[in-house]
Amino acid sequence: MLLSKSCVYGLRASIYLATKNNSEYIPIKKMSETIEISHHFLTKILQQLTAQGLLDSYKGPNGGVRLKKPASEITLMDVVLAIDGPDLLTECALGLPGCGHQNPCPLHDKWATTRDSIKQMLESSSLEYLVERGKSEDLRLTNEGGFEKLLNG
Amino acid sequence: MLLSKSCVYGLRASIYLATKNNSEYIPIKKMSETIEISHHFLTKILQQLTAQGLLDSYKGPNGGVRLKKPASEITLMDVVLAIDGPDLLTECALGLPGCGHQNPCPLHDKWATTRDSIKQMLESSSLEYLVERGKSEDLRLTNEGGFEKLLNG
DNA sequence: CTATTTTAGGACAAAAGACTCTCTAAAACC
DNA sequence: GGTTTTAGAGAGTCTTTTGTCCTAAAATAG
Repeated sequence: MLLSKSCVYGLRASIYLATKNNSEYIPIKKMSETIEISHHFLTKILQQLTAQGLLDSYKGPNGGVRLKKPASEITLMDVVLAIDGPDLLTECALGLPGCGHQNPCPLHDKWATTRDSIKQMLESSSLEYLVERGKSEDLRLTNEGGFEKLLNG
Repeated sequence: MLLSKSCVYGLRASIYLATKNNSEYIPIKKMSETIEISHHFLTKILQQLTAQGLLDSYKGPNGGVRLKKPASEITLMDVVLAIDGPDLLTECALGLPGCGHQNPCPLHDKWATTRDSIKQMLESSSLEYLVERGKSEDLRLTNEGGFEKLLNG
């Protein structure tokens, strides 16, 4: 798998938050039910995003989490780096330490091209873009049901 | 990580075998020492490749494994599919079941493009190509030492 | 037939990832 | 102050991946 499950959950949660008005905090419990991820596990993942400065959190009644920046300024790359770290974008495809321009493995050049393509995808996709696409084409973030589920839930 | 460790080990072993004359069997023990992978673990991985028809194996003295087809006819894709299976090339980037053209997630189109790039890299890289590149530019398959290590070892 | 070399196969151990549960701390409301 | 609602943090469990070890089976050589 390209991304860990934690990372995928973090992405789905971030997209969900991007559908919301950024002025109110969304309780993780409610969010976990809407996007169908275990409450406690999602809490742990979002703690990482909060620690990395992607989310604001607030305790107590009417508390929860929200995006710290506008959805247009957060990309998938930000979330992936916060959860899975940079390994995907730096490691050698054959797992060799120090593989690089000076000391490459046979796959190095081709892999560098592919990696750029992955990088490009992650950097060019803002949360805002994904929400716009989700809204206009009724895409989905859950096993069943379309995008309106997120907007209402 | 894009590929599992088992898969990466399988790739390195396959490239190593492609440097050899395909008429003789190479003992896994010797190979494991040259490419620096645990003997028993590598044995398990190569058993999968043998079971999938990519390798021939032979027991007893002067036994070992060898490529079943010419190195020009085996691609990285063959090895990846044999070990990691097709998930990388079929699964939704957000982990949603049944994500496809009819029922996509917001990331579906962009991910499809990236996935094609990965597919392209794996399918267009034959073992022969990698060995040629390795020989001509002294690339490496191990932590230390260049390609001649494989040719001699 | 016996000893040796090699793959095949299964049981087992260690580490990492995924997930659960419980308790604490902060904030709000009464 | 006491109760409720929420995130934070830690311990603990389950599963998958990674890796080790031991025995069996096949082939060869004497």
